[in-house]
Amino acid sequence: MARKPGSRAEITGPKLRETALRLFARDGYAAVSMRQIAAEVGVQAGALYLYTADKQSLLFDAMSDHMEALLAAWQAEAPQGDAPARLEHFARFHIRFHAARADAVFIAYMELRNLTPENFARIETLRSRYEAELEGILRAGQDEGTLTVPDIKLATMALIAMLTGVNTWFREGGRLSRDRVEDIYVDMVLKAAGARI
Amino acid sequence: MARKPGSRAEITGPKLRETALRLFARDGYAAVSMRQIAAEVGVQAGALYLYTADKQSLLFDAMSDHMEALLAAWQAEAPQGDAPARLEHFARFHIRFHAARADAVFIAYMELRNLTPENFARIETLRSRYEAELEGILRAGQDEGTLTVPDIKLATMALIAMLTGVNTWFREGGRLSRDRVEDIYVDMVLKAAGARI
DNA sequence: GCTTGAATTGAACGGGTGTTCAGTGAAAAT
DNA sequence: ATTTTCACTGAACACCCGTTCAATTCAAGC
Repeated sequence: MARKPGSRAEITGPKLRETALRLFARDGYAAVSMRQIAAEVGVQAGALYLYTADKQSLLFDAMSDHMEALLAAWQAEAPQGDAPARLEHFARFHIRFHAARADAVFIAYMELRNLTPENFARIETLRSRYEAELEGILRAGQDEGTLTVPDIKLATMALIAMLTGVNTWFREGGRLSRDRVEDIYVDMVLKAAGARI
Repeated sequence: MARKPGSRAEITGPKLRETALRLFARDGYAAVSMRQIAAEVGVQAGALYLYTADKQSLLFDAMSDHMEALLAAWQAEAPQGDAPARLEHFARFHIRFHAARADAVFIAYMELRNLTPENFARIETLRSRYEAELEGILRAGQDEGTLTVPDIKLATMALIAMLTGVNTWFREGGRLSRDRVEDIYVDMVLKAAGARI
């Protein structure tokens, strides 16, 4: 019966992924060495290769896991109602999900260029699948006559940029609660998309 | 009579700054070596140190020059009129200026963490001075009653994120001209800020 | 044509990089 | 109690890093 990896030092596996995520977010992929990660995990560098193929995989897995979790979480919400209601739901979901995973979000936006071309393409596919969800809402609103955007593609990019920007400054315990931030952004998002408020 | 630096190979000075900017934008500060920069300039690595104190200065100067140019260009426009008119002006200026300097913008947003703490603080000062310009317009609009934003600080961050996001996808010669992109974003920005359109 | 002086080279410095792998030692299985 | 298993170490590999500086080279001034 095979012992599970890590039964000796009880350190690796998920801990490696968490540590890599944290260090990549704090110092950047290129600036973090395998030896640094190993030291934080409490192990020598060579031991990491029992749990990851290479450094690139640590980055790709972090980004891939994040994007898959994002898509799965949104699918699970599957909001009903007219386009403005679904747009509000999307905005709240986006802010909530991203605020809870600041490190992964930061990596997903900052470390794209450190992916190999194949890995980059895979992440981009996931990202555009998520953007298509917002695009679908805007298109539905346009068709229903409940939303008015000057250009669906550009409005998609504009609203995603606006919502993702929250992560650059939002910190729990600041001037505004996350709920209040959501309210404020929902207001601006709906107005920008030409909803009747 | 001192010869000007570079009279031998006629290569360095501004060419070094341009090359560093281009490579930093393409591959990231940490991934670009002084030897690579030197090779692109057509010189050995040691020679770069006649034109820059160190690698960090190349990054800081690029970001600092960009931010100073941004502020100076905006001061030079000094738009008149009511807040919605000035907001439209700001949106067009921001898109135009940033589209013309994609590399510098990319670096200014991606390489902040590779600055030393002192250099980071200096860049942040410049950045917040620029944000204060937009904030002033929104505040004026609120006072005039020509704009309605739920929170001036958050609206500032939201609109800047939205406008800066243009740089992630806009390419000259794409589906929409830069003028058309400006029009579309102005529409969304004014709506988001509660202008009567 | 010679001297001067600085722009540039190229080697060296001390250190870091991702990754591999023979060897070790302790826990699990018998 | 012994054997087996395998997580882990630590040294090595080949290479790259930013930076310095004595030596070289070449254009300008005389």
